Amino acid sequence: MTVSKTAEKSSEKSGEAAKGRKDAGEPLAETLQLGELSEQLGYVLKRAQLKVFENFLRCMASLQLTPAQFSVLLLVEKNPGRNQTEIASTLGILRPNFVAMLDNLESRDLCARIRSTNDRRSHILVLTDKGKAVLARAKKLVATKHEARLNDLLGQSNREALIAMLSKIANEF
Amino acid sequence: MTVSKTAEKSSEKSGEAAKGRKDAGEPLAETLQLGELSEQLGYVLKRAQLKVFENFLRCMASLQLTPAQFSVLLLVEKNPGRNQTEIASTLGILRPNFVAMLDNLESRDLCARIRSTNDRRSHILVLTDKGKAVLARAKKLVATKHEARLNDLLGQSNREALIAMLSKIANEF
DNA sequence: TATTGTTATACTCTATAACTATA
DNA sequence: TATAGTTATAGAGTATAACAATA
Repeated sequence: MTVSKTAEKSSEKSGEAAKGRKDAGEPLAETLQLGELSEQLGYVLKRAQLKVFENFLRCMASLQLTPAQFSVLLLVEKNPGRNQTEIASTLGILRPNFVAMLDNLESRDLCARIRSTNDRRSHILVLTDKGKAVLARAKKLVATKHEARLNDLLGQSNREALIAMLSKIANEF
Repeated sequence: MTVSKTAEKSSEKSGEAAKGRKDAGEPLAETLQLGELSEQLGYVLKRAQLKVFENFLRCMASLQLTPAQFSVLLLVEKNPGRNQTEIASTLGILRPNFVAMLDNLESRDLCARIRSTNDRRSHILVLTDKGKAVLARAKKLVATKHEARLNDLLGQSNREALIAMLSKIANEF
């Protein structure tokens, strides 16, 4: 390798190049130092969230449910008789953006909009029979493939502590 | 630990909420039941991440730095002499998307691209003097306003445990 | 007048293909 | 041929204004 006097370092190809190095004084410098970044709450939180969503999508591939869609089905099941505005706002979804999402779920016959008799402006949301069945299967997949993985990684008690701390941040930060 | 009391969105617009309620025995039902959602890792992770980023932006309002921009400055400072591809890929940013981001930082005179003498295709990244000064101020703001808030909320040891668990998820999930 | 669901729209993030200049 | 930086572009996700039906 041409050791240049001017520039710091060139793009050191792959591991093989650095593997054969004999000058033991310097660190390999092959991988970048994250430094303080690895202690930044926001950074590690974002990276963890991306990994978890990615895993969620893989686990749910057979049902074709995104995390957001799963949360809608869960909330509708738990709160029958609520309208779009209530479900959406609870999930932090803006009403205009909730329309296309519901169109999707309704077109797949997972949930249905029912015009309220009390207030004919409102659409009451309910799960269809297929929606209930799919949600039941989704819950099993999440429990056995997704959340179980977290238990393997952290252990049951740590997992509970993690959820509790994240909830606290979500609610009080 | 139990899940802390939620103050979710409290979408209590007007007294209209108590519309059809006649028997006083039932719970208000004004707020929706989150149910299993509050135990879903992905859900609570995402909500926490949004809150943390939101707080970060408020803390950094005077410096106009986003979490992503802050992470770039930190990484460039810690790894001088690296090129765009190395910095971007370490942060999980795709090279095409990194261009506009660097244009922004460079236009604000926070960092600079220097054509490498070894490989004239590469742009070596460095912080300008102003960039170093701004980053130093940013670090102080993050430590005193942002991360300190996490300590207040969870305590020092819990905070460390949280970061450790999130790192583990980010790296091994 | 206010609210529900909706449309239209815009802005940010993210993702892929292809170009250029170097190697 | 392959790689670094770049352009163009497309797709999600998210944000606001405004309109029709209804209250």
